[in-house]
Amino acid sequence: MDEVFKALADASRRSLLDRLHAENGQTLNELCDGLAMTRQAVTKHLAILEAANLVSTVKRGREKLHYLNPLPIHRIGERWIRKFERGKLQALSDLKRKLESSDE
Amino acid sequence: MDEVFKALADASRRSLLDRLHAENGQTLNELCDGLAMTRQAVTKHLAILEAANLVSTVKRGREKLHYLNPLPIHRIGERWIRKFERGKLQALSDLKRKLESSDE
DNA sequence: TTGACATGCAACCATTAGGTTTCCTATTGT
DNA sequence: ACAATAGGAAACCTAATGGTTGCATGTCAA
Repeated sequence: MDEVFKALADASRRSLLDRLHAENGQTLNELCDGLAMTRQAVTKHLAILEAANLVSTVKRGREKLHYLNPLPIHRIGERWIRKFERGKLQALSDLKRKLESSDE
Repeated sequence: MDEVFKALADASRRSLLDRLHAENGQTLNELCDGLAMTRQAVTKHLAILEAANLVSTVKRGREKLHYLNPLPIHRIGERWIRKFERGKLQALSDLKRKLESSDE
């Protein structure tokens, strides 16, 4: 779980997930396309995503295909984020009492 | 948005949010209780959570009360995580949500 | 008033993270 | 066969992160 949160903490990696969401099964070079960093940097990001089980890979000849695995994200949504949605109304009423001049 | 993801990336900070979720409005010292780090470290974590708008604070005398603000988490759920829920996963999630809301 | 208590601030330290460069290996098309 | 192509590995650099210690400030209670 911690690995997933850490993997999602970086904007470049979230962008890579976005690109895979738009088109699944891309090769490393395809994923590098248009990015302002070297292929090796992208490789590292993808390794982190793979370690967090957010991306799975398949080797096809000399190419490596990357597939999005949405399950860990889904789990975070179900088991962590909704937990805080449940307490939202109560928390807001608590806050409303205390906060009048705070920006949002 | 990036700040929120980064704030959530640390297990200590998620734990602090958990503690605030369990009991809202705790002071700094209360939040430090039982944690294996100095008060100053906790202060820094809380500052990061506050910068990400996940926590709001109110000073009461010499104490500082900390309140959970679940809105940014909710936004991540709505605008980022649901995007990756598709097909069968989406259907299951929808069903689960309906079942959960039926006995509120 | 004065001492104890709750918090703030700043300097410092070690480790990690994101990135680069350079070189290496394996596969493919002609 | 062999050059081009796709990807891997390792060393290295810098900046950010998570933590500490030491001291300062403000507030409460006796």
